[in-house]
Amino acid sequence: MLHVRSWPTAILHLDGDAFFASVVQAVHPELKDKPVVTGKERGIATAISYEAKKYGIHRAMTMWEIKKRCPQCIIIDSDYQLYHLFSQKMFAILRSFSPVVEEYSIDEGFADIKGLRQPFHMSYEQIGKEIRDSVEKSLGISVSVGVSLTKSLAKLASSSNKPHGLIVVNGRDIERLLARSPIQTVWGIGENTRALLKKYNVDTALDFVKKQEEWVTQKLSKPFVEIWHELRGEMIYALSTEAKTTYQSISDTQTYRPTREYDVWWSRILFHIEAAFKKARKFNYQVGRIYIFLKTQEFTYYGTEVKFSPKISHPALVKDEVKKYFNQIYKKNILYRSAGCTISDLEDRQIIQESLFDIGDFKKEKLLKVYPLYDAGKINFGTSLFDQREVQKPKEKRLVIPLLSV
DNA sequence: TCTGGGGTCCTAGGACCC
DNA sequence: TCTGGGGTCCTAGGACCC
Repeated sequence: MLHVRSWPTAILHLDGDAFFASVVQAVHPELKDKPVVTGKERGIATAISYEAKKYGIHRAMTMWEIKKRCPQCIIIDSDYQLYHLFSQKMFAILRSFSPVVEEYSIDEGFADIKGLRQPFHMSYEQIGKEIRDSVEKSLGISVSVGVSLTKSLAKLASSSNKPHGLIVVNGRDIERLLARSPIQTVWGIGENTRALLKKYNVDTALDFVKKQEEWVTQKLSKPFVEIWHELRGEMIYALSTEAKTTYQSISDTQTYRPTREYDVWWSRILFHIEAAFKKARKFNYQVGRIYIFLKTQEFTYYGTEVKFSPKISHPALVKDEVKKYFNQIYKKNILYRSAGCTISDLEDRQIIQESLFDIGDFKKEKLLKVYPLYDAGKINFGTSLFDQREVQKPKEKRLVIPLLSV
C-alpha cells in the first residue's frame, strides 16, 4: 500500500556508535569484536566499545573498576588527533549528500536533506541508509542515523536504535517513537526535569507532548517549551552550519590528588589562568573577567570573579590583583581536589588596547617577548614548579622560567 | 551514576534610575 | 512617613549537553 507522507522539513541526524572506541577498532583490526575502553591517560573511561558495555562498564568508570569487571578489557590512551581525522572524513561524506550540515560535536551532526529525494532518486529512508552505509564502509566504523521533521525528533530516532540503526519517522510513527521514549532520553531533558515531570505523571515523550502548551509554559522555562514544539514536529532549532570560531567563555580546570597546601593551589590557579588565556590569545580575544575556583572533596565550589577594565590578554600583568581574590576563597583547613578558571567577557583584540596598569614599559616589553614562546609551547611559566599534574605530563622537557622574573 | 573537562543558555532577583 | 510604575543592567545559580 502506498502511504503518502508530507515532509514539511527533513532533518537527518548522524551519530557515531561508541565513536572513539569504534575508531580505534577501525585502525587496529585486531581489536575488532573485543572489549575496548579509551581514556587510560585520565584513569577513567571516556569511550566504551559495545563489547565492553556488556560487562557493565560505563562512562567515567575508573580503570581499576574496569579491570575488576572485565580483566580481558583492552584499555588504551585517547588519541584526539585520530578521532578528529575520522570525524572530518565522516562529515565530508555527509556533505557529499547535503551542503547544509551542522557539526554538533566530534561524533554527531545534522543535515538538512529536504528536497534531496528528487536529485538522488531516492526516498529519505534510502538516503539515510546510503549515508550510514558509506560512512561504515569507507571508514570502518559503526554509525546510526535518524530522519524526521526536526533536530530533536531526528536525534531521538537515531538514539532509539543503536548501534547501526536507521530510523525514519513521520506521521503516526512519530507518536509510536514518542510513546516508547522515556522522557529523560529526549535531548535537553535532564535528571532534574525528569524528576519534576514525574510528579505530573509525565513519563514518556508522548506524555509530554500531549500536555497543553499553556501547561508547559507555566511549569517550565523557555528551552523546554521549544523542546515541546520540536517533539511535535514543529522546527524551532535551525541548523547552525558555521564552524565554531567564537566563544562566550573559555575554561581550564583539572582534578588533582587532594591537598590543603596554599602554595600548591595558588600555583595551579595561575597555571589554569595562563592556559585559558593562551587559548583566548589564539582566538584573538581580550578578557574582561576571570572566575577562579577551588572544588572540595564534597564537590562544593568556592569561587570568585575578578573584572578588568580595560580588558587584558596577558594575565601576568594582573597576578597580584588575582591573588587577593584567591586569598578570599582559599581556606587553609579545607581539603581541595580540583582547581580551575573560566574567563569570559571576551572581546576581539583589535578593538581594544591593552592597558599597562602601573607596570613600566620595560617590564611589559620583556613580558611580550616571553608570551609568544609560551604560546608556541616552548616554555612553561615558573608557576609550574609547584604543579603536580599527575595525568598530563609534558612529552618533552621544557625550559622553565620563573614568572616572577618577568 | 558517585563524579573528567569544556561549553551554552535561561531566569530570578537586586541595584539603580526616572 | 508613606507611596507608584516601569525600564535596564548585572549577578548568581540552575540546567543541560558531549
